[in-house]
Amino acid sequence: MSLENGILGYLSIRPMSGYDIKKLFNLSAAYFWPADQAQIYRSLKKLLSDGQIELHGISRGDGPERKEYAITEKGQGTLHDWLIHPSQTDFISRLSYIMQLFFSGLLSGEDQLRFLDEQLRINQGILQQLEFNCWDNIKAYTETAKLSEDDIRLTSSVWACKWGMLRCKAYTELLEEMKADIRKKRLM
Amino acid sequence: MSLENGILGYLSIRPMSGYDIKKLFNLSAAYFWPADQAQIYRSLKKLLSDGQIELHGISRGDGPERKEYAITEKGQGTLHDWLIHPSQTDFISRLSYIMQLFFSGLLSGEDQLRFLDEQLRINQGILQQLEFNCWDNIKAYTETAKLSEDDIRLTSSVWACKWGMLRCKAYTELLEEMKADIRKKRLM
DNA sequence: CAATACTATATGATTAGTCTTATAGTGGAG
DNA sequence: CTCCACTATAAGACTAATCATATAGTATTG
Repeated sequence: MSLENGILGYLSIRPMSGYDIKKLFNLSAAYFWPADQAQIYRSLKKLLSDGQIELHGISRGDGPERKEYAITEKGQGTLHDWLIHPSQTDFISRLSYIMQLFFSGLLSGEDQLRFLDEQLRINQGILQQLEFNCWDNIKAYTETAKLSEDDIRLTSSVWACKWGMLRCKAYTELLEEMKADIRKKRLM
Repeated sequence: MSLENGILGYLSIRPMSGYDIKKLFNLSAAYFWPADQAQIYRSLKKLLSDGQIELHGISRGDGPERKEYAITEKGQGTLHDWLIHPSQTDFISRLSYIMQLFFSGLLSGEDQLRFLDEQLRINQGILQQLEFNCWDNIKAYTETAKLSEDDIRLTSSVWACKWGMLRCKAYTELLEEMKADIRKKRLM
């Protein structure tokens, strides 16, 4: 359901094509929602037949055919409902890296330390991606979405990005604590 | 893939049935992996035909038929590989609550404040569940899995639970910051 | 002895997401 | 003029997950 709601979210900024939506997902939402291209087009079809969006126009300005979609009143309603009624189930998401952490005690001491280092490495990489690209991405997002930079709607995307970074930092701390704990236990 | 790996993880503690595995998921992994019962039985079938697990015995001690599965050498190998090679894709998970946060700027000031309060409320609820149940769950998990309480393999589950709580607390702080920011902007 | 709760496994229908491949046009580099 | 990159949409096959429902036994309670 969330992909469809995300699409409605982007379309409520301005009418756009499936291709635009895919680019925006990649630019600004990739770290919390990897959106599949095929899935986007399928969702657009579903939203269209549901009357949540409508065909705004088919253009062909030096390039291939382009279908622009616009959000309808009904779609605005759905989007609004989704935003003001966050549910408990929206909070429970599959975190396979925590599943790995959970079972990492099955490894030997050495292997577990190697595991923690590997998690640290990947986590640091993601943090760097977020730190170096976040603001650039938000700017690119602003341009692609044709928003003014101080547009009120931008601020939440910045906060979401900030959350990504905060979480990475907190996770680094936890992993370091775990490492220290294991080393301490080995000395006893 | 992670559900299968999780099942292998539980089975590497001791042989058990699909029903046991479902209970353990609910007890100790529900907040980072809601496992569907039907999916567990289907995964067991697949793991069996893959030779990752084997039928350890069918018992019927005052109750319905019970199929116990044990992990094979091959399964141990798969589990070990999964644990020592965490991948970048394991880190990217769909977070629909962040998608909502991302788009919450589309709401009016009042509605956005209401949205943030709702997120705070749900997040606090999850934190309480984790705080009040985590240790109890780990103990229940210990008993169900028939582990001694200071078993080395337990510690990772405690850390995973701790991570859940840390994340909730950090998210609460972020949401409060956002609220303060919105109120400040309204006064300007 | 009927209702309810718990243990235990399984299928069927459906939805969401992934991965691959196809098609078709434009523009630039070598 | 061919290869490559980019824009743009879409179908097909498959996997993972969800939701409902069926079946069957035991144990407890009223």
